[in-house]
Amino acid sequence: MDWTPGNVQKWVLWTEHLYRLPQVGKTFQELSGKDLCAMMEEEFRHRSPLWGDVLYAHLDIWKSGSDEVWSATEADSSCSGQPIHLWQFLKELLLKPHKYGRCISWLNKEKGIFKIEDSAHVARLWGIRKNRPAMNYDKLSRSIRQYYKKGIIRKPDVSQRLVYQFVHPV
DNA sequence: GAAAAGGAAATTG
DNA sequence: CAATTTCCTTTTC
Repeated sequence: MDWTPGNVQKWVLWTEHLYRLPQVGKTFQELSGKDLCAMMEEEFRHRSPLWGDVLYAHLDIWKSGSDEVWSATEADSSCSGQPIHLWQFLKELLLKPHKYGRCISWLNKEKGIFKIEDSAHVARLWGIRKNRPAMNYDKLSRSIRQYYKKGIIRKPDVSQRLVYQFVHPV
């Protein structure tokens, strides 16, 4: 809440560099910390259709460190809970098609079959949630594969690229 | 050329 | 200690 437009710009550029988000900094100039906190995710998306949600998710992590600001934040699940599991995170994204339908969506919700439309984007979001800037699809997919033996996620009967299936759909 | 599949070792809460 | 994360090699798409 105390950030000057200069602070905000510095934070945005730092995040842009950390997560390799091209061209994000330019679209978030002239904003104070208050402005930034007042912005909902839609506004982030409006300013940067490609990476607005990523930036918002990252800001959300920072907000969670400040109670005063948190109380004014949209009820997003990104800060609660101790160790979020990957399969829970994927279900979270699938729960909000309006926000994440571009990068992950159900092919058959009843059977729990979903497709990762934008692997790089989903990996970035996961990396932000887990504070792992170096996360990528190679590593995220390895983590999904660990679920095979655990019976949490599997490959559908007719294996397709970027398509997985929850073993126990709800 | 990206994605799938795992083994193996390191990391983290 | 479990759940990844990281790294890597071999196949498959």
